[in-house]
Amino acid sequence: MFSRQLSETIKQRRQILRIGPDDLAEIAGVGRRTLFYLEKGNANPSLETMVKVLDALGMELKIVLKNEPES
Amino acid sequence: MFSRQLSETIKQRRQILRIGPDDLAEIAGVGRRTLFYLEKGNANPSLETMVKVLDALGMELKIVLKNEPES
DNA sequence: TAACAAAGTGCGGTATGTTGCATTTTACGA
DNA sequence: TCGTAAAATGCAACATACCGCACTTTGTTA
Repeated sequence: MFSRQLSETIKQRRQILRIGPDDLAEIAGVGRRTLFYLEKGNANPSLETMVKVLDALGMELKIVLKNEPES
Repeated sequence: MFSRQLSETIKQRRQILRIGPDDLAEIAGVGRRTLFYLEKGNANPSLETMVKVLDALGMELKIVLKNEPES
């Protein structure tokens, strides 16, 4: 489940940057409720919401072929 | 805009695999209407829809740090 | 223990993503 | 040109993501 990976990544990255959930929500321009929903896992956010939050964390999405080590 | 990149990637990959839009929609398990909406660009799909379509094309999403060459 | 701040949740309203169906447009061979 | 199939779009209904607000829970300090 990608939403699980998304959840973990956001939480970890946010903690590394020492940003509280409320602050991240404000920086990203999404509601507090939405961010908690995201970090909870098993969420189904819109692309726009994902991009906003990841961007605020200095991250982004990439589309890759499966089975590509890529690093 | 990531939705533009998503749109282009889906269209190109679908044509490489010689799959019609209707067939791809059925394979991915999303509505025909939704797939057209996706390929049109400027769409804001849910994560679930994105994953379904990309998976049907043998592709997947990755979260990466910005400014990371990554290849 | 008390008091305060931060973190997390429930709820209801609003906005919009998803869908099937019908219709229109495009593409292509007879 | 005509006829057929595929591709694309408009529409209305339904499902659900998003949001603010209020409330509860957790953590920390005095």
